[in-house]
Amino acid sequence: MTTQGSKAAAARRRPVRAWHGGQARARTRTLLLDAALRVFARKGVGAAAIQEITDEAGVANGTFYNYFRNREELIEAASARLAERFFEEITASATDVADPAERVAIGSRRFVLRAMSDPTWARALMRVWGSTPHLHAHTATPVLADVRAGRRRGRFTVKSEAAAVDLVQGSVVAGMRTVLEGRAGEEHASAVATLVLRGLGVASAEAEAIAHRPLPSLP
Amino acid sequence: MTTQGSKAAAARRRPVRAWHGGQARARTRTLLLDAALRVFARKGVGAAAIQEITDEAGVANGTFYNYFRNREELIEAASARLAERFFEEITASATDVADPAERVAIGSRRFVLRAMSDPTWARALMRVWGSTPHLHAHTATPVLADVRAGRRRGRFTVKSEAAAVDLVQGSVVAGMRTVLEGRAGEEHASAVATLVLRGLGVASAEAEAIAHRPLPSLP
Amino acid sequence: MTTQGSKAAAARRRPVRAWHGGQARARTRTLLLDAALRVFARKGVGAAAIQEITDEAGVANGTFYNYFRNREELIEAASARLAERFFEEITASATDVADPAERVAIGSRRFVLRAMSDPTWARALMRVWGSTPHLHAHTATPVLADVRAGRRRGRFTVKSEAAAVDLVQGSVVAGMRTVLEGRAGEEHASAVATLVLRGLGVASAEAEAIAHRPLPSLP
Amino acid sequence: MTTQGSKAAAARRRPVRAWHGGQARARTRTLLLDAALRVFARKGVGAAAIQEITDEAGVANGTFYNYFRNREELIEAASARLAERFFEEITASATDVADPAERVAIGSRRFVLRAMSDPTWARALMRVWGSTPHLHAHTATPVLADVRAGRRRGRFTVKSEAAAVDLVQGSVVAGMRTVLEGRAGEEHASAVATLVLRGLGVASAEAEAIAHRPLPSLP
DNA sequence: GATGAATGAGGATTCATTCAT
DNA sequence: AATGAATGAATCCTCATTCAT
Repeated sequence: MTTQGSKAAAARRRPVRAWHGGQARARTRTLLLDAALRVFARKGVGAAAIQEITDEAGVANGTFYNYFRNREELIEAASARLAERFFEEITASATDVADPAERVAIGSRRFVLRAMSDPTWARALMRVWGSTPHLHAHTATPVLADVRAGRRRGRFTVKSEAAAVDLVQGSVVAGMRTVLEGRAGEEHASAVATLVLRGLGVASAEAEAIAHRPLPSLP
Repeated sequence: MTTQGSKAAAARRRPVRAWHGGQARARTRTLLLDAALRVFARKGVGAAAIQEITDEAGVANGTFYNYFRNREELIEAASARLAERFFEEITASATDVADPAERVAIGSRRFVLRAMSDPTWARALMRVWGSTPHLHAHTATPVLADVRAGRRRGRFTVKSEAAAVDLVQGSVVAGMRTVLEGRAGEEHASAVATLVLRGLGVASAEAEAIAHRPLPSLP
Repeated sequence: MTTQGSKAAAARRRPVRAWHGGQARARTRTLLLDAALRVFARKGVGAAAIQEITDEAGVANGTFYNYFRNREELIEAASARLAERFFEEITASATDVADPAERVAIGSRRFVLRAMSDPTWARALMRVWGSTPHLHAHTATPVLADVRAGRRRGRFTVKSEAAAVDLVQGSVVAGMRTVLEGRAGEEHASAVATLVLRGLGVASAEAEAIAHRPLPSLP
Repeated sequence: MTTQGSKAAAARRRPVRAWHGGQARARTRTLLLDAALRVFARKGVGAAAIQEITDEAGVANGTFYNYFRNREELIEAASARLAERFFEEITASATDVADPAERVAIGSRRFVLRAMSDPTWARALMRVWGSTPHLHAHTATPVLADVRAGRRRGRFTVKSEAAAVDLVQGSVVAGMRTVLEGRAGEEHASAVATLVLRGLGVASAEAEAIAHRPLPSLP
């Protein structure tokens, strides 16, 4: 309770006034979910013990079962939370940007950059990704939307949508992995985005230009 | 799953002639490693129980500890075995092919196709990949060699080798995943290879041609 | 063996009122330590199985690990508990007795006699003694104090304190062993005490007189 | 095989000529028994694994069962071997010495001194002692003989033979323990012997003189 | 006889889950 | 709601013993 805590948890650690009216309940649940993601990041989903998660959250082990029926339900919920954040991430990344090529570049770069600034989140993402199929639908949806828009507008020339999604997602995840393993240079995010755009059919020079444009500030 | 199952394997264990010269030892070790990969594929690395592995291999649980000090040592060895196979796979894929673009296309397609013909192997690869960093060095090496050759010969125009490797590996793994989840069409392997080649700087028409050329027969 | 047995103990576990303030915790810990000493007495320290100890204590096997990290930690704690009791024993034996010779005689006799009335305790003492060096410091301290006092007052004439402690402790333990093996007569405790006093330098007649004096009642 | 080996084993490690005619058999048996005693000294009797013993002896684990039906039979045999050595020790210690007081002093001193020169043997002795009752009869016999002779000749004045044996054996074992734990000074053997003789009824001055007399050379 | 691979029962340890307070 | 002691099934691992070579 004193040492670690996600940013969200830390922000909320104010005078503990009247938590009632369901706020306390929501708060503890959040505490547990965030703790779970941190432990997943460290140990992997399979090896994360409930005890370790409650310790990380600063509550007693028994408290866990006031919020989740069992281990499985937690994993479900944590994956959902991660996907939700993922979604927000993408959406927030490129509101007000119309060009699908630019949207894809911004999203790709943000993800790779985020692996630098928040490796815990990135590691959790990769681990959950590797062990739950649930996630795929969530993560693929926004990418697919951009791919379709890009084809309609003639920005992208791809025959298979599935292959396009694989190209984007796969390259981005591999880029995150490179970052997490400390093998990435400063420019890695832009370098990956450039290649992805070219793969989708954008000409080299333009791809590079788009991938190096300043990122719009988050809302 | 494809080669042998626990009961079946036990039945097939014919009286082995040459017990000496360490052949029996090597044989049981192989039995265990192959069984481990099958179980990893089914359950994930973290959730694989030793008991299940020994059942799958058709030996007693205690036998395991004649070959590996503990769980961890097995994972190490199994990853190494997988990487070794991976390497052979790639190497065998494109002997006698000089053009790096063609080499990359052949390798990419073979991996995606292999996920169709041997889903167990593919699943093991993805699971081990997700949980052990060791593997990276092995899998990246042959890709990196082709990327470098391609730049030297002017086939590829990439600024960052790391990004190029991420593009190739990431897209291929994502392609395998799509196959494993049953979302891939017949042409998926070629479609992914096409996009990858374009990303590396090969012109669209040529990329597509190369990615659809008949695969050379394996040696 | 004398106090409680597994089934009986379980039956007697009445609803405990004050669960809080760590009392329950302390109680279970004591239950486990006492059970451990009984099992050590029966089987020896090395051959005592955790399962048997928890059965004896009337708790589930898993409960053990809420109190001790592992087998080793238990042995440490059990030795400490035994030493503690040992110490109390000696101290209680001879409060209000000023003469060091008499104090040594009383202590020696009480130990040998206790091996008759509580063979479980004696057997545990001997077994733990034989396998943990820790114990020595605890058991030697009170003896050493009496030896020093005896020298100061001119009751004992010994050149080496270490040898004096060996004489007292060794003879007493051997005496207990003789009792446990059923080879001791009624007078064994006094007979051993007599020889010990003579070894320390007390004249034969006086040694025998002191060793046969009625024991003071315990406080 | 190359590194360790008892003195006996080392001495015999000559050109391995014709071992036949039962000599090879006896030799391997000896190898195993000596190895067992070394392992007992290190780990205690209960925790000694057959595998470790055969490793120590430099033979394959299966070989063990050509010489002993099972673990228990080994312990029996090893105890017997230890007792046999113990006996030889005592006997050799004081052949040609007629005075029982002197015989007891010589035996006591030799044992304590031997704990200095051969701690492995001493540790094995203490550990086997602590866990097998068999040993007692063997070790007590020679002591008892001296005690009886001493009483007949008026050298010792003790009422209980059992107590006298406890005094001698207990003090000597405690003395060995003190040596093994590094708490003994140079003179410890003689200091213990002095107190033991006094306990048996020998006058102080004479006890001290006898306990400091030069030890006869071993035959 | 010697070897060492294989066996499987038994003991140690972990951990999700329950429940009285 | 929160707590944390207790539970016991599941898993890891050890080791005495057997047996084909």
